[in-house]
Amino acid sequence: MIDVAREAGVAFKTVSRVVNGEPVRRESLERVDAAIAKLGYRRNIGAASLRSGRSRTVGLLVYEISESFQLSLAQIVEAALAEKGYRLVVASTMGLGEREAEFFESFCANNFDGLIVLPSTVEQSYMRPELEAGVSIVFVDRPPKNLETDVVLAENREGMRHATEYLIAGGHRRIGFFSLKLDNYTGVERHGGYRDALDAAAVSYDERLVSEWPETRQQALEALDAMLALPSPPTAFLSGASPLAKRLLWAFRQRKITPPFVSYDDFELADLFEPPVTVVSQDSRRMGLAAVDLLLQRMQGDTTPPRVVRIPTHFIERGGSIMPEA
Amino acid sequence: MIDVAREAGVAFKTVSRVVNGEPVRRESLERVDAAIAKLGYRRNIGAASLRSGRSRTVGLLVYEISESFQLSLAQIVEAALAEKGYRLVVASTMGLGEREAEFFESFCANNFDGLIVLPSTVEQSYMRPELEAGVSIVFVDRPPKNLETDVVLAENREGMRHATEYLIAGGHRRIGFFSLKLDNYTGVERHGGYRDALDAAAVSYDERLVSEWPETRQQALEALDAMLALPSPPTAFLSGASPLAKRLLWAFRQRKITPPFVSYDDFELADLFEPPVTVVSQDSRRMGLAAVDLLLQRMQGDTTPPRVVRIPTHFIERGGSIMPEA
DNA sequence: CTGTTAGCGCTTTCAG
DNA sequence: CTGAAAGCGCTAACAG
Repeated sequence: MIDVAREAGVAFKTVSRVVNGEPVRRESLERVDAAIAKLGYRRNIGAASLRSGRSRTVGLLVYEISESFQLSLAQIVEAALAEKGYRLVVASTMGLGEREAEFFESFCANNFDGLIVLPSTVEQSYMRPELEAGVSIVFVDRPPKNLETDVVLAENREGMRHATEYLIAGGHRRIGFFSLKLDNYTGVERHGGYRDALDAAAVSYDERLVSEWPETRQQALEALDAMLALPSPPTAFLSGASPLAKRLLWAFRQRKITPPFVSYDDFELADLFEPPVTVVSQDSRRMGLAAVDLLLQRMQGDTTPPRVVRIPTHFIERGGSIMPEA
Repeated sequence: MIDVAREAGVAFKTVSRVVNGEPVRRESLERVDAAIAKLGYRRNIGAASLRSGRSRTVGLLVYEISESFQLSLAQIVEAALAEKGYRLVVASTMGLGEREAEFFESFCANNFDGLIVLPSTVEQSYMRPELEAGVSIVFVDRPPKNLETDVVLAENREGMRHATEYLIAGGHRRIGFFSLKLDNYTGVERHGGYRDALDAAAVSYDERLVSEWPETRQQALEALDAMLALPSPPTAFLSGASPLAKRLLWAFRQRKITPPFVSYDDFELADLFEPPVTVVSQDSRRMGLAAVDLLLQRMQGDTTPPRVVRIPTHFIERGGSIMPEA
């Protein structure tokens, strides 16, 4: 920067002003721009943020970037922040809860201005010191545990209830439910929606029809077999999340069946299966924009109490019979 | 750091040594550790890198993180670097070539120690100043244009030739090829492999059987229809990359056909189609490890001439008839 | 609008 | 093994 200043014949502070788009005399600006171009100068963001305390960078912490919803959210958040002049750095814990804290540390050590978190199922009280020290944090998808922050949620319960009602309307009374783990918000809510719909239709809840998070294709198949071996087996199936849907589609295929099936979460190629997969889709656009909106407000010093924003889901009916197979 | 030093009763330089794992007296170490824990001190990485010039951070620039190969590569690279004490920051241009330079700027401004690039199809001479200034850069998937760096490549040509030979062995003489754009390395190589196999089997090359990068499902369908309307239509199909495979599978479905089909690039759920999709799979593990290996050598000051590493592909036969339908 | 001075938090260098 | 001093590249605060 000193070199540029010398080249342009101005003080190095003037160079700083030019680089930051602050007002300078027209002539200085041109001279500085020319010097920058000539010397191939590039501003060191690290040094700038060291001094100013701000980095114009936001972190996004997701637990599985390969899930269609989370990837889409990341893209939307990135675009929305770019528009406001912020960079986004994305980190994915790949389902390993213990990495969440690790990334959080790393984000803090890089003094990011804000953080958007899609939490895995661990608790987040370790974030409290930073939160109280003024770091802006917004949660998405699931609320924090042992922490108070803004949070953007999908209408998990409504969405799952709607999916269940759809199958019930098709005449099903025995509906197998492949659930997320019930130790976290989304798992509990979606399971709750399933149960709500059963209750409303006076269909009795049978826990033998619920499989909690089979972790592999093989486990999903075993759970499916167990349900099919019941005296009164399910005639339709629900999945609580896209990874489950993929395992279950594999299991259906092993058994050469194509029962009526609806999944929470859309996923790529869901429409290309035979029959295509009807889904409850989360609105990643609205959720992402809401999260950015809340975050920017906090970063601008808003200290009102934490808010909860709920975004409705969309039911995407892709055809395929919903009638029992006979 | 000064606070910690005061708390521990040592010079603040000693704290720095502890934080960096440099040798200190046992007693000092314990006192400093205790003070760090008590004060909740966290080292500011930005400041450290400002002074030292190193950031222990590597950037990974991909063009489409949602592609199975690139995501897998990112995970492998991250793990391999983590083992050596480096962080990885991933940026995806989402297929927008112009964003490549933008991210590169951003990486430089954050003085990263190294960079792994999966280039989109633009040219990279803009990286030359940094490369010559000693920034370590390794290319993966495609070689740089107008630049000399280490590069890790898959055996694109061999892989595509093998896939083509497989269909020829099934008796096919008319094979529709959905190709990447021919303005880039992978596009040209894979097309070359297709052509090599045809030539070796004395099958004439017909450019009406080649569709260059239909960008949407609809365009893929139009290209498919055009081929099917030929006097001598194709009896089998090849895709040069997974996005093409997905569009083409949709098009097959529209026309209610399931012709013999092989795609370059594996993708999630490829095995769940009916029939399952046979693929040429790139070895993301070996390619990722090779890239990290080359990069670390460069970062340690290796200035030998740039190297090219080629990694074989795997042919994953998933069944489904390869015989002509009639 | 421009320049000067101080200092962000850390590592480097070099002297003890 | 430890400490003091200098300074990485930049912006804040203020004076001109």
